[in-house]
Amino acid sequence: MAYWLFKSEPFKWSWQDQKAKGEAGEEWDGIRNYQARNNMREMKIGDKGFFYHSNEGLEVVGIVEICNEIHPDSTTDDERWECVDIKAVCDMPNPVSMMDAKANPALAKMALVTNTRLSVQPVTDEEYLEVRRMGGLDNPPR
DNA sequence: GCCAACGTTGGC
DNA sequence: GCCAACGTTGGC
Repeated sequence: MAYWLFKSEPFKWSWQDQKAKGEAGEEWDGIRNYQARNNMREMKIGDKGFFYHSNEGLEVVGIVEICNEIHPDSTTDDERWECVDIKAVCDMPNPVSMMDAKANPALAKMALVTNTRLSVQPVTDEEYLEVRRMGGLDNPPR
């Protein structure tokens, strides 16, 4: 299984908004960056990811799961732009902030720290487990 | 609100 | 195909 990180400005689309969609999930539309889109093309149903609040909050606030693989972005007619659907899985008991991530040597190479402007990022297995641990979640079943 | 970093666009 | 100009993202 692969792991990912999705950034959203909470005043545009927040974790509360995402959770309100429940099991149905929601299209992660509006991505207009090739690197971010290419990451979404790699995603498989069942992959997990972090939901991160950018601009305000600056923290990982929840866990999401990919519930629909790559398809055209319904918010544009431009066929270059595609997206996946994600659904909320659970809250982070203790949200993990950008500062927390920067302060942790184990996360020094995390894209969240090194490539701040990328809005859809890959997360390594090690980073995924470390951020979960910092957030107060038990390690997931393998 | 500022500005650094980075991606995209378009003239040549 | 280079690179300057411009636009956007996102931390601070």
